[in-house]
Amino acid sequence: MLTKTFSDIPKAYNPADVEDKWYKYWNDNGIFNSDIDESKKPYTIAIPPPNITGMLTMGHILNNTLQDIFIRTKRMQGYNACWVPGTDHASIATETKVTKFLADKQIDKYQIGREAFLEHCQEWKKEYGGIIIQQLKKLGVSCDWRRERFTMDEDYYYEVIKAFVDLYKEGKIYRGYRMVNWDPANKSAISDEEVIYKTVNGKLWYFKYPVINSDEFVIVATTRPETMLGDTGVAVNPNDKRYKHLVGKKVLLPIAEREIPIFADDYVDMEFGTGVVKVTPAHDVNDYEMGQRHKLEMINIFNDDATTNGNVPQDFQELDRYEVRKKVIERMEELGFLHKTEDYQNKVGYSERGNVPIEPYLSEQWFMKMTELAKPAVEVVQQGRVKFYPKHWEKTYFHWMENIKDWCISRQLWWGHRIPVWYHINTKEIYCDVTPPKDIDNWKQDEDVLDTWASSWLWAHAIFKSDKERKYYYPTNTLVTGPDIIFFWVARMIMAGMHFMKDIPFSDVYFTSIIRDIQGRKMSKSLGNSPDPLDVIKEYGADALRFTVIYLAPLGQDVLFSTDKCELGRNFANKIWNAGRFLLMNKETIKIDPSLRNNHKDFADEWIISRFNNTLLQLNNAMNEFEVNNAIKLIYGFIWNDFCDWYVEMIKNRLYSDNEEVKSAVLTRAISIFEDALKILHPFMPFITEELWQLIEERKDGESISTSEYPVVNESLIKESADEEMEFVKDIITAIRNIRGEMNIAPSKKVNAMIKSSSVKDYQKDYIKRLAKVEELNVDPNVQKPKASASAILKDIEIFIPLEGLIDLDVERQRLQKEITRLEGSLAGIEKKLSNEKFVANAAPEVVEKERAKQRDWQENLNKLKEILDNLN
RNA sequence: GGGCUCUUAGCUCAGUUGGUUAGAGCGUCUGCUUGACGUGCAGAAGGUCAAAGGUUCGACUCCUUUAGAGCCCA
Repeated sequence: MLTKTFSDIPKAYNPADVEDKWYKYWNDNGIFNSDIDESKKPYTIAIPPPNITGMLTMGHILNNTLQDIFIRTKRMQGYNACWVPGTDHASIATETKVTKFLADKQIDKYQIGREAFLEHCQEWKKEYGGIIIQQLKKLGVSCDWRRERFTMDEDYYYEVIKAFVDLYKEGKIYRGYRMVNWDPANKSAISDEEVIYKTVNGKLWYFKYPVINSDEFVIVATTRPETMLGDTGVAVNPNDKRYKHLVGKKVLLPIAEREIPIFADDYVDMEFGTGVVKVTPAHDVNDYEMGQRHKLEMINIFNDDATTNGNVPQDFQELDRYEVRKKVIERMEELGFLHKTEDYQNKVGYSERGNVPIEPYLSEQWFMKMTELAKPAVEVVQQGRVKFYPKHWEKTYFHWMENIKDWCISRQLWWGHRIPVWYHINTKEIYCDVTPPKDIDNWKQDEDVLDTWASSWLWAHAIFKSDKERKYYYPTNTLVTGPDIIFFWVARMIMAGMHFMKDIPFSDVYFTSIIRDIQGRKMSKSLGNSPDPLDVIKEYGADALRFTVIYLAPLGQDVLFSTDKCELGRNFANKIWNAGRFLLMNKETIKIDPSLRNNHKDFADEWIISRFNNTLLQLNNAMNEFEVNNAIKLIYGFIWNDFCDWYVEMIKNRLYSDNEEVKSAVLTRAISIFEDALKILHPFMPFITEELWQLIEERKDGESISTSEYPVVNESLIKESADEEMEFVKDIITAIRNIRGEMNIAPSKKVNAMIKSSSVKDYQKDYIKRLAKVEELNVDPNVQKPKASASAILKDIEIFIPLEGLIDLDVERQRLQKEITRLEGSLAGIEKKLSNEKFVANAAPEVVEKERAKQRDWQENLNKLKEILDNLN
């Protein structure tokens, strides 16, 4: 690396100048690569594979920044850090996208057929499927890109099919004619988890059904009038006295002109509507169950696109479900069977992908039995082998696992892993294996593909190609993902891990926050409230964005984000940049000498070293608890407050002295502390830290802060004595600054100060003079307060600032009075406490003594202040 | 209906096992081209910790109830 001089370094940090440069450098030097190395402990993360149709969102930014922080930290700590990237094929999303893409070119999916369509999908994937990966790189993520996987890669495909075959042979996968959630837009079944319930303002229609051989009617209430065409029964509660006499009779279903029975079933809620319900077993889950119990006929009235089929009267055939609804209502009204209509709010299930109301629909599907698979997956979380952060998500997990239902894994789509089942054309025999039957002409393969989650649930192990790799890298360590896919993915991965690998897929799961806009609304395309992260990176830099998102995202709490908040990160980057500039500036005239690093130390040096080690100790704890937000705040505080605000200001005394050896020692030490600070910040803000690390010292080609050694806590350097001494000096400086501020003394104007004390050391005086802008500092236990002066009292010392001609006595009186009032308030509280006999008797003796000491000190200070106020003229 | 989370300064949030003069960032106000940084420095103002009750010598912290916000499941 070329050595830059101070004058080459811009005054303001410009991320655009450095980010791409270092990302390339890291890749060129294989910094992110991981290979089996038995001498090192692996630390592994499997990326939650983004969907190939996806674009980078703020959610990805948070999620991937977190993973990068973990992986970079462990890499520096000497682990064999392996972060495997990849994407998933997103069956429904991609198929929808490609279908539309082709439709725009007047190409019909069904006309060109399965094979040709899949080719188009592959092409589309090549063209657009990698966009999100390219976008992620801008964020600086340190994935081993050689390992990039895709859920439809040949060997991954094989894993998925193999898993199906194994489970089928174990009897855990079966085919059945069941009621599923049908997405009529995609013409496919979807799983329970893909249904989103929305509250809609609808209506409740009351229909009259005439009872056969009677003048009576029963009145049924329904939100879905069109389904009446498929009614095959009418149910009442067995305890409902109003309808007891009707049970066993029949009604004549209007329009369809079908005789259907009236029966009793506990399911019926007597309070709802009229207490009589129409039963449509083929189009409602509850009705389906009642239909099974009472052996009702099942009449399917819909085609796969939710238009009516031949099972309804001629006039009503081949109509969309909502047109039929209208028509049914009209006809019922004409026939005099519409009793009344009410406004009604109800929940309607929508397809997550298709965004249309789902239709409960009877069809032939493949299911996976879940109860047995769930068992070990529950245990490993109970035992703490898999830990959740925040922990409370465990409850949600257990609740779902304990009520788990069989998983509908087949999808009526083409893009995906085709179900490895063949049906014999003549014998109808079923063949299931990873290879097709030999006499393939006699067989027909199942048309369906698998749910995408039935491929990504194998992600944690299927990303590794060989058994050797699996043995080394599996189980992975940390999974970072959103709580919204706790069922879809996390739970199922644990099940897959336990079943196929006989081991957990990861030991820690970090559930990320949800990024919302500044008004607390979820970010969404339709609202247009979702900033494009790439624009943000362009404006503020990737480091600033990373910092800001992490700074704003406490574990388990949503993040309210707006682009301008990135000023937080940008300002911090600029601050670090300028701290670096300051050191580099001095390096031009002062010799760096590592042998002097521990020489000429005073309390300021001991304090900053103590602070660093203490910060690192807390940082390590925070990282162990996955409190990443806390971690960044610790680093931020250390760099900005401790290092920049105090330490850098304090070393100026010595840097501007004329003792060359002291200057060398001080600068060498300051740079070394700064370097350690850069290292602990590096996982959070990789670019700026690399740039500065390379600038502060000449590095060898290929060297990187990313592979430098992470600092280790030295507890013996955490010195309370240095901390206390520093606090003492800081308090004096702050007290004088306070007086200066309140008395409106220009910063450029120096004042004199007198300190009545015997505990201020000579070497402390230089710091007080520089940092509080004091000309002459007189420290003496016998100091007499000059008449026209401002005062401050802290602990056992008194500070006077003579302000002949400058002092405004009213301002000073106000200052003193304010302090007196505050002290009196505090004292009142403490006196109340101490006069309580029970407190003195029950509280721990050291607590009582602490309170007594406080009382003494405060009382003494109060007396002094009152005296000063009395004598102020 | 069941479960989970939240309510602390104008805003966004910290606050470890109950004992602090309740903190930070942003915003606000005052002053400042102090030889790293105005993307900055120094100082200041601002809170009866959602409400009520309980446990305790002592509650922001533990318990109960209430009110409000959000999420998940049915």
